[in-house]
Amino acid sequence: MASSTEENYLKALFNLSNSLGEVNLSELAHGLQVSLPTANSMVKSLQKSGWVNYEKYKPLILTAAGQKEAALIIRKHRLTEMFLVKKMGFGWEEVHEIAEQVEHIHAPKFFQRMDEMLGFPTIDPHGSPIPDNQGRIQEFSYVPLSSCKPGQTVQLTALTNSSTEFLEFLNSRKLALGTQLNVLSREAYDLSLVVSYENHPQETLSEKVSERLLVRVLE
Amino acid sequence: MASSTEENYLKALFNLSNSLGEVNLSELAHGLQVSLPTANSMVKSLQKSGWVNYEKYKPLILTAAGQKEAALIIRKHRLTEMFLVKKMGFGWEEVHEIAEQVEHIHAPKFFQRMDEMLGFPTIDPHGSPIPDNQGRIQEFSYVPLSSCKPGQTVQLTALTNSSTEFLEFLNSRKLALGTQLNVLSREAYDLSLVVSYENHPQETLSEKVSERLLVRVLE
DNA sequence: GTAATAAGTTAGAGTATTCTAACAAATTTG
DNA sequence: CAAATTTGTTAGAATACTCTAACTTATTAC
Ligand SMILES: [Mn+2]
Ligand SMILES: [Mn+2]
Ligand SMILES: [Mn+2]
Ligand SMILES: [Mn+2]
Repeated sequence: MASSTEENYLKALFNLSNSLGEVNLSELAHGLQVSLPTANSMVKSLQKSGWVNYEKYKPLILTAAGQKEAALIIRKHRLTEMFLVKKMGFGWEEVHEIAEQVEHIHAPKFFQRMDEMLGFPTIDPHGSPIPDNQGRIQEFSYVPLSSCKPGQTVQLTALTNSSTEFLEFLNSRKLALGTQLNVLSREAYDLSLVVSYENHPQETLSEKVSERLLVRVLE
Repeated sequence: MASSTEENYLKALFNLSNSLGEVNLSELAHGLQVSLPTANSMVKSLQKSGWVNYEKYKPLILTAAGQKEAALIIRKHRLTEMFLVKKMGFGWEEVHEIAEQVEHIHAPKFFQRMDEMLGFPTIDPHGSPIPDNQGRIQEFSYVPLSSCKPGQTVQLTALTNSSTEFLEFLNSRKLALGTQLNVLSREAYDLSLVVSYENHPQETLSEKVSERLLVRVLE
């Protein structure tokens, strides 16, 4: 059984993997806030356990078992976040840190009950998909708001960053998942976008913000 | 901040302490299922952190800080058990193992919300008191059913053992907290008790069982 | 295509937690 | 109270996870 530390490595490998399923050691080390030698030795040990394919100087690749394991931890994380928001009244900006701990609990029934009580949700409070109990993940094809053109109407569906600070920023602008936005114009100089929605006839969003907002284009 | 391991030691010291607040090293080692040298070295390290008073060959005594710390972990454990039973539909025989893990989560708001949602309960699903958020514990003066006399009517209020096996035994006999029992007779040979309650006009409870049932004497 | 830079590896060490083997102190027994 | 037993301690070692320093390989820049 994977330790909490190993589980965090698997999750990081999974989340940092590019479209080819590859990650560099330095990205992994940076993502987990550990030194390069620490990540290096840990990866060797994950290889021994069969979670990772590792060859000197080559990019890291999760094995099929490693991918499934990682997805199941992410499942626990996202179910927990959803439970905290929907059943315990937490704000979406408060739940990540708690879920970061709860995800390591070994108690299948505990997460099964969350799943049932929530009605088997498919996305978490930040719009990310919840892997199913086999570790399969549904892929969505959302686009960043930053890629949208003036005149388009879109619906906010997910985020590529769920830091407390970013979520508090969104709270302050009353931007929630589901909000419909009209793209009014783009400032050529800094690529900021001017949008309108609900009771906000005109709001300017920096590129940094708009590229972290994933939307579905309505028209 | 105490590690999960240290927290488990503090809890064990707290729970195993006699009326003088003392525990032997061997009891501690046995309680935690570790070797004597392991417990010995751990106790020395707990002393360095100020949780335990330790002198060679003397019984172990938790410091005031150690007692409070232990009580606050027990608070998280018991609140969790109550939450699992009352809000998530678990049976009282299923919750201890889960709570054993959840108690180590560092997230004050998480347990505050449980507390609120439960209406600030004072006992857990097994009748044990839930320490308050200052680590203070309400003491009850219950007596073991084994000490009761034929003719007495009592109410089942708590247990001195909450193992899954024992709880499943109680489930099989429809014995729950709150059940009123009439003590009919005691068998002199093996000290078993014959009792009646609800739809059970006659049930024999071994001494092993009756000494683990804590009751309030009604008449 | 070198030279400079970035990325990755090895060596060696430290803390936390655990163990077994050997020994010492304290307690119980007859 | 001396012997037997129980309890507690020390020494030495193993595993998991982490670090810094030193070195090597790979990549990027002229
Ligand atoms: Mn999260
Ligand atoms: Mn985590
Ligand atoms: Mn319990
Ligand atoms: Mn525990």
